[in-house]
Amino acid sequence: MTRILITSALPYINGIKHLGNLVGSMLPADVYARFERARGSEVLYICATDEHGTPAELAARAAGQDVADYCAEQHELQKKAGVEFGLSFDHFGRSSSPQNHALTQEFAAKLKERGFLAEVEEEQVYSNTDERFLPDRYVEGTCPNCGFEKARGDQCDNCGKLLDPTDLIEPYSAISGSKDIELRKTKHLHLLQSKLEDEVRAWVDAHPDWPVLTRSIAYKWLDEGLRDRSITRDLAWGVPVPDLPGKVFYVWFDAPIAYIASTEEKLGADYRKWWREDEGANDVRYVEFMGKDNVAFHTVSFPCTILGSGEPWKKVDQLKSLNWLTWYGGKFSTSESRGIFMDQALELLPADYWRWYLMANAPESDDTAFTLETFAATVNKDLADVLGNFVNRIARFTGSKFDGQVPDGGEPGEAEAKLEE
RNA sequence: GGCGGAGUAGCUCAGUUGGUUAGAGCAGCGGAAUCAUAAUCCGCGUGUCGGGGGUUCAAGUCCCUCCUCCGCUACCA
Repeated sequence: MTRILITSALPYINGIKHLGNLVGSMLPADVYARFERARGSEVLYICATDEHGTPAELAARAAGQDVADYCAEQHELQKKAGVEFGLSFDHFGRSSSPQNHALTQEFAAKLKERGFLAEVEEEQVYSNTDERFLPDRYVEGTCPNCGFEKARGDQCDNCGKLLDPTDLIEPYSAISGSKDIELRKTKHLHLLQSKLEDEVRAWVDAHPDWPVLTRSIAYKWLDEGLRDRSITRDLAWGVPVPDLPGKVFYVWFDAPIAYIASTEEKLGADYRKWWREDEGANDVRYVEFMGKDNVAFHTVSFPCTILGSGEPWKKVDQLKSLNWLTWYGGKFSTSESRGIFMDQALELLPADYWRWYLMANAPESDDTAFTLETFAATVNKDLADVLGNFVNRIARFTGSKFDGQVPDGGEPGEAEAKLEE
């Protein structure tokens, strides 16, 4: 029997996901999982909440909660929304699990042992008021290029120029608005991706069957040349970095590892039968689903971790990437509350209505418009009229002609034989 | 700016390696049936395939160029 391992991109912890997130990863993964189970494959469908990083800390602060409590609560909400939407996870785990802490540290240790990590001292913006280091985009100020007053430290939203926080005139913390900020030296671990570039490229080259979108994003990064990249952050919430007190691993370093760790949450030591090619996983076909924003991390960054470890971990066989859903000309947005969110959707109508429409109109080759008008028209026509009428007709007919008993099928005739072909 | 994706019917979208008269659903128009829901069933498509140029026996598909929309650009995730 074929074994199919399925993962969908981990939904970030800061709130219930919108329909755009759903249709890009979890829903198609669920449909594929159901399809494979129906045809008799042994399926393991794993997902989890992605809980680390600056936005989680800020969301917790905004909610007036301790970050661990906030994440625990949000995890339950997302899990509940997923179940109510009919998502048939075999396990819905957490990137903050003890299993993921251990595994993430194990990967880092392997990378270090093989010479792919380097300790680098760099300068970063520190906010005395907030008592924390600030990621580039959380530093705001006046753009030196166009004079826009709310330019972010990574890019000016007005003129589009790429910036460093130190370029900004009169910089301040986007979190508190405080101007009491300074540059401080801090040590970080860099993953030497440049050393792994050839190996990653060869691995991508070996998958000509991936969708155009997946391959083009992967090659875009490879062609620009992989750069060494910091995989640690000065945060309190996350997977602690051994030997560097007060630091945690970058959320994008630990999140993909959570696919594996979540399997361990579910199966204990048997997770290795699905994930280690030297322990029985070589017959597993691994399929990932994600929105296009996640592709680079799964085709380049995470493969650096996996390949760099030098160990026979199961790598993705097919990587299905999807575009965005748009909402009346704009995009769905969690931060701006634009669009419809999973919990709101279910308050309006049953899950199957949404599932049907979203999958029938999934954004496979391009961004796809979602409007309530076409949603209503499609549900009325396809489900209520066509399918509803079909069921109603059979039920009534059975009642009036066959005393309420569905008769035996009888022998297939010519028409049925045609169908078989 | 660089790189990538996209532009196909009134609307939303499909169109493997270039190959008959370019398709589907919805909407619209016409008709039928009564086992069925204000339902169902059948029929009806003349579209500069974004513009222009090129390669080819043959281009929606390949090449060049221009226009428009979207995404990414490595410390948001």
